[in-house]
Amino acid sequence: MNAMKRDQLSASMEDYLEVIYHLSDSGMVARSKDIADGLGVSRASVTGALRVLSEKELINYKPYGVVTLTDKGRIEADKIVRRHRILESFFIDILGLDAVTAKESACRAEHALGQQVVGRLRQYIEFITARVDGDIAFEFKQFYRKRQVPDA
Amino acid sequence: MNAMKRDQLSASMEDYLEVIYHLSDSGMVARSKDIADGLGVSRASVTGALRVLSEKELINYKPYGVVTLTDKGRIEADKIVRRHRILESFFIDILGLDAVTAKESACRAEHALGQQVVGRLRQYIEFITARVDGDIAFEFKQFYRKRQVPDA
DNA sequence: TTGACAAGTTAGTCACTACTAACTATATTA
DNA sequence: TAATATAGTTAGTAGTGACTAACTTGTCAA
Repeated sequence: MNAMKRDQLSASMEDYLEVIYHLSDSGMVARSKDIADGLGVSRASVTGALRVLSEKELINYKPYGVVTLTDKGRIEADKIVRRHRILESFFIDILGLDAVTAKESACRAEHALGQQVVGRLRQYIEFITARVDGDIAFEFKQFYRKRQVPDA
Repeated sequence: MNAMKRDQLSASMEDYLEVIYHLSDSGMVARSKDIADGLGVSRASVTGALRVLSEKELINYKPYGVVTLTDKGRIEADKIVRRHRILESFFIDILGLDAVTAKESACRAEHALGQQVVGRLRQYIEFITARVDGDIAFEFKQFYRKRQVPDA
């Protein structure tokens, strides 16, 4: 359960990378505190994580400096963010879940599902939303709303 | 990341419970070695896990005795197994993934997705497979086979 | 009945990820 | 520029979940 294949990121490290990506993306520089706030962890935990990511050459990091993604890090972060977006889209657009549940679930599931599954999911979303004969997502909404069974 | 809400099971403990459930189910008694083999962990790890599950009153466990589920444990295991089945079914019947990928992905995702999401997924599978006008799953298979893009 | 082997447990270790408390560095501002 | 607030780091600790090595218990056959 614990063994990480060489160069493979743990779920936590993926989360750190994702937050750094989003912080850099929104014009801000990623500082330790922002990362801590973004993930809801202590600043000390962030320092440890940054050291690990730096060792893997995914971020540029010097104590007391700002954090930026390396090219390698940006590629990794891109993958993670794309996975997240696809899952979130699936939960909202296909399953009709609310935005909060969708985001939370995507956050947790993105670490559990591989490229193959997420890729197929992306195709599925495309397939369903592009259909011309009938709005499946809408019909499904009718379907689950009709049933008064709780979501379980 | 690590904090478990009171009485909530970690992913590992869910795995242990799941294996015990399946072993008990197939007429066998669950012994420490069977559990170790089933999960691919050492026998020593199993002893530790059994102690934890026993403390939570999910299994009946005495050193050198056979392991059985308590009523509480059976209820928990049922939930986990049902989650697993729904996910596996989704991956195979809706996404058209192969059995091995489906099982592996279900094993990992089952710990990440809550009742609400999996419940909705169950409804979705029901909705799609019960449709009379058009076989969506089949059409999707045509769709993704046509595209020569790799699954990613 | 006893020796050998399988099954199970205990003890000790390690990696990971988090935490708090206390220290250091940087920035702001009076 | 000195005081102070904010940001960041270090050190020490804890929980989880895995491992190996070594010991104990149980069982079965000679």
